[in-house]
Amino acid sequence: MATIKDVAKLADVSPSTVSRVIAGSNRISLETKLRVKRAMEELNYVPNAIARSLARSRSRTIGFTIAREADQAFSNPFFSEVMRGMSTIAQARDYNILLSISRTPEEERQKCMQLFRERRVDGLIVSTSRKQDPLIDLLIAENVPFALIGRSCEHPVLSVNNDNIQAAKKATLHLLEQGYEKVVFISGDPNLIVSQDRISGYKQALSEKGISFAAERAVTAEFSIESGFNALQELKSRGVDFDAVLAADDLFALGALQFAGHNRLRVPEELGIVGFNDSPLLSFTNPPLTSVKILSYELGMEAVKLLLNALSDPEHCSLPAEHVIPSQLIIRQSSLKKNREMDCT
Amino acid sequence: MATIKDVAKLADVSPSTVSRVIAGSNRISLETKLRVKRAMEELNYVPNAIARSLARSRSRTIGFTIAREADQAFSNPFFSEVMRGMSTIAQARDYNILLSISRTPEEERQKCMQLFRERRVDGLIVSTSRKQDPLIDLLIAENVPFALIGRSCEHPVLSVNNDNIQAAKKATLHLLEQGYEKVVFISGDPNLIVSQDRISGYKQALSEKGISFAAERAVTAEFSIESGFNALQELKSRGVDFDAVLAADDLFALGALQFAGHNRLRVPEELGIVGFNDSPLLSFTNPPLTSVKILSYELGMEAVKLLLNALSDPEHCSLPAEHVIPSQLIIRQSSLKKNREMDCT
DNA sequence: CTGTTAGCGCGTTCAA
DNA sequence: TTGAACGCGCTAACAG
Repeated sequence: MATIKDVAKLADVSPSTVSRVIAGSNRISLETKLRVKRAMEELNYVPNAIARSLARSRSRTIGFTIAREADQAFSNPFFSEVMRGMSTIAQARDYNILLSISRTPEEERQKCMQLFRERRVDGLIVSTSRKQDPLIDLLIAENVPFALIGRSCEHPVLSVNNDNIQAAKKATLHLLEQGYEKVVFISGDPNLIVSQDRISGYKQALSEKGISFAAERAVTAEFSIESGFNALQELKSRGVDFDAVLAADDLFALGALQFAGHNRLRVPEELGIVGFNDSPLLSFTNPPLTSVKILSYELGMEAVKLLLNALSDPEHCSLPAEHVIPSQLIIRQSSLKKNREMDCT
Repeated sequence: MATIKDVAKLADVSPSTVSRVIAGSNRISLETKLRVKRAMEELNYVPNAIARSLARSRSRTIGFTIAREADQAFSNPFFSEVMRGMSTIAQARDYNILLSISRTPEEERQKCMQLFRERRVDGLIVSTSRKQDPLIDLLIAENVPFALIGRSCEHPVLSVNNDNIQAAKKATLHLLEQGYEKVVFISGDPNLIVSQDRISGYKQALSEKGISFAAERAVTAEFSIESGFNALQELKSRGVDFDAVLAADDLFALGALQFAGHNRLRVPEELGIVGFNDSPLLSFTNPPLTSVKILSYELGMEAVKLLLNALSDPEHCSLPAEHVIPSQLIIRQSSLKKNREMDCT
């Protein structure tokens, strides 16, 4: 591998001149610039990124960390899409992405701090969804540049969030406007910010329509089809009456579909169903499921933009702002009591 | 940020002594070792990974590159799982993963070479699936350590592959043994190695059962449900008779399911269906779909193991070997003409 | 416009 | 067992 010295020697200049050519400095004569460039070509020279990082004390790398269990949601397309979005912006700005998947939140915390303190990354994109995650306090305390993705935050930090409140509200209103009158809500882990946001949107929609919220109509399920099914069965056995379900995840929506089949309820006539995430293949259920589509790709792009801007303008700039990416309600048959159009956004 | 010098000063030793403590050298007195450690604690010292990389000419980072279009398969869980597997091993061996998602194969080629020549990564895990991809020749020519994932290779290189041939064969045999007699095959892009392997397994199964292969019974589809549906419609309109479908992807299997619905064929009685990939939510179709499950997590783990072994033992070791990870046939109703057990692996 | 001189923070000889 | 000196490859401040 040729180094900057080799190039310098061949071009008969000093290393710093070569460095200037690399940096595109204009305080250099066209002639020597060309000579240097020819030498670089000839030697097939590529600057050593590690050495540059050391000299400039910046790695031009950002870390992306997630903590996921084996079985859990990591396999859902959300993260894939987020990564694609991140990658798009990172490439364009000549940054790299370091990926770290942890098994537990504690491990993630460790990894985050390690990556930054080792100077391996200039900043982090973090996707924790727990409320008041200690990781966030730690990052703030240690002055680590970072952006949150897929959540809002109590503290004033950079974050990109999807509009869970609005989305849940819109979905609920959609059901009500379709003529359903008793909408129940299946929530995920109530400790997650997303869950709280979604239920809050559900409540807002109810109150907007003059319907009072009943705590018994909102139930919690674990992350599985079965758990969604069971949640509804239990509601039923408790005598709670309902004709529509807003599910905080597509899995629950599928559980609701099973519930309908099990109880011989026609969908959408007797039971309306709306899910969250617009999972692939979802349009293939019978009937096709209405679902809220999160724009994960855009989330990823925006998070990196925010972070890189903050990095390039360390002091002044970027007053910690939460960017909200609107999501789309993909309407399919499962929520169309009035049975109208099929697929509008 | 404290540096090694600060620690040295505080412990009243030379930087090289501190370096030895970090490296865990045993040629050091217990006393000074403790003194140094205390100083590190006190200063909250963490070695600068960039500086180490420069000094040792190794980044302890491996690159993972993929070239995916927006719409395409990247959102399928394969890559998520592969990454989880890679991450597991990388963490354990104290390596990091650099992620690069390109839009085109050319871009991917660029990125691969750049990452390595910049010394940002010590080696690469590459997931190209195109036959005779020029990227591979390039990597070999430039002596880049790398491992292929999800494919075999003409050249003697490190690779981890799932047993597409065996899997397709097993799936076909399963259909035949269920009493289906005319199995057709829906293939993906015939330029991909996976496609060729799967069709080859299909043929092997036929010949093993004394059935001659008819070219007209194997069709190619594009990556969508609709295309799978169309492929079968066309077969039918051409007068090709069949009672079972082996689909090289779950999407095609879903297309087959639509085809059955459209033509009022009962599944599995009148049409047997087996897919590939065991996509999540798949068990929820009606009837639940039989599918080949690829052990992507294991693929990721194995690829990193192979690469890291090769890196740690540059010359000698690792005779380029192809590791094959067996996949599992997840049997559900869609292929059970004899209607027996439901879910065996 | 260009060269010289110092680092960036750590690993690794070579002596002692 | 320890320290001094040098090098990894590049950037940047200071001269000229």
